Amino acid sequence: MTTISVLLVDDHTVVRSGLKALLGTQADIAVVGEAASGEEALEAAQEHQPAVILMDLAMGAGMDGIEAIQKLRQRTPQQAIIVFTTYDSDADIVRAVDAGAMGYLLKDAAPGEIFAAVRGAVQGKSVMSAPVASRLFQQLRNPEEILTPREAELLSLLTQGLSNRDLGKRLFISEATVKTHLAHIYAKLGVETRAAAIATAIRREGMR
Amino acid sequence: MTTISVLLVDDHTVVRSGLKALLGTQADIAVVGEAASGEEALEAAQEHQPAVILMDLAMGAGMDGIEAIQKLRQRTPQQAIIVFTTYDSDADIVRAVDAGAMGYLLKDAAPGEIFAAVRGAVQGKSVMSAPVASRLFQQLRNPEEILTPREAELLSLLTQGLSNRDLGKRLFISEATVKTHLAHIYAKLGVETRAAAIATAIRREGMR
DNA sequence: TGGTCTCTCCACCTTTTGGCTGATACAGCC
DNA sequence: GGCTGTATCAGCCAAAAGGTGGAGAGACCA
Repeated sequence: MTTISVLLVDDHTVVRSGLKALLGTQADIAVVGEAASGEEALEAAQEHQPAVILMDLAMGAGMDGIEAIQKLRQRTPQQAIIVFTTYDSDADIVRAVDAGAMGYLLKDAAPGEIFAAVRGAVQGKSVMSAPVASRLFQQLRNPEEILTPREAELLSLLTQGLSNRDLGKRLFISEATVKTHLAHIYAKLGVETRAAAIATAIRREGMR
Repeated sequence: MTTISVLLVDDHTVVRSGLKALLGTQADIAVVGEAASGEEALEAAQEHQPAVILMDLAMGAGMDGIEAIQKLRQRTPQQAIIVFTTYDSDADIVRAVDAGAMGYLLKDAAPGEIFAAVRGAVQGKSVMSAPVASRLFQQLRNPEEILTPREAELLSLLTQGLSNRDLGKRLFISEATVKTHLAHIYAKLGVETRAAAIATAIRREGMR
C-alpha cells in the first residue's frame, strides 16, 4: 500500500485543521502541505509534489479557486485536484470541472466520502458528492432547462433589481418581450416569481 | 486554572473536527460534546452542561442557528454562546446578538482569536472578529439604517423569494404588517423594489 | 409622565408583475 | 421545404406589490 500525499488549500485554518485531523486517521493518506491562498497553493504544489490537492473554491482576496485549478493543471498536471467547497453552484461545478477538477465534494461530506474521493482521485476516478452529481445529472437530462444567451443576459440584469420597464430600455426591447423572456426564465428555473428567480440566480448560478 | 468545557455545533464534520483539533492544543479548554444540528445542540447542551457553545448559524435543514440560540438562552442561560460562521451578514449579526450570542467569529479567524473568544466568553466578555466589529461600528454611526430584528428576520425570508402572503403566514402577521415592514426595509436599504432589496441583501449583507 | 421605538394592523389607490393566447421573423438543420 | 429554436411583439385579465396616511399597544427610558 502506497501512501497518498495530499496538499490542503483553504483560507480557513479551522477547515485545514479539520481535514488534517480526519485524513490523519487513515494510514494510507498523509497531508504533506497546506496553503491558505491560490498563490500559496501553486508554490506548495511545486515544493511538496502531492498526489492529490484538496482545494476550496472561495479564498478571500486574490486568485480564486478556479483560476488556481487552471494554473495547477498547466504546471503540475499529474496532480489530481479535488474541489472541497461549501456551495453547489451550478456555475461553479461546470467551471471547476472545465478547469480540470477530478472531484467535487461539499463541506458537509461525511469523512468516508472524503477518504474515498482522495483514494479514487489517484486512480483517476472522479468522485463527487451526491447533490453535486445529481445537479450535473439533471443538467444532462434536462437540456431544455439551459438558459439561452438572451435569457441569461436578462437574468443577469434582473439580479440587479431592475423593473420590466428598465430591462426593456436597457436591452432595447419592449416590455412585452421582457415578460416573455421572464416567463421562460421562470419556467426553466422552476420558480413562480421574480423574487425567487433572483434568489435562485444569485445563489444557485453564482451570479454576483 | 479551571478547564473551560466547550460544545461544538456545526453540520460540517470537517469544521467540528478542526475546532476540536485546534482547541485540543489548549490546556485550559476541553471539547465535551458535538452536535450537527440545532435539535442536537439543545440535547447536548442539557447533557454536557458546557460553559461555552461554539455554534454555526447555517445548519442545513431544520432549526437554524438563530432559533437554536434563542432556545438555548431560555433553557440554559448560564452557557455562553459564540457564533462561528462564514459570512458577516449585517442582519445575522444583529439577530444573533439580539438572540443572546456572546461573541461572533468568522470561520477564517486565526486560532488565537478563537481561543481568546472562548476564554473571554466565560468571563462575560464579548469577542468578535474585526470585520464583524467594524460592521457593527459602522451601523452605530448610521443608526437610521439599522434594521430592527423583526425587519432583519423578514429580509432574510424575503431573500428566499417568498411572497407577501407567505411572509405573513411564516411570521404569523398580516399582509398589511408585512408591507409596512417592507416599506421600512426599502427605505433603510435605499432601494425601491423588492427585487433590488433581495439583490442588495444577498450581495451586500452576504445573505444566502 | 411624556417621548421614542418597535411591532402590529387597516383602507384606498396606483403601478407592476404574471398567466394566457397568439403572432411574426430569422437562422440553422436534416 | 419543413422543423426547431430563438427573439421579438400584442392584448387582456387577475394577482401581487408599492405608496400614503393613520392608528393602537407595549417596551424602554429620561
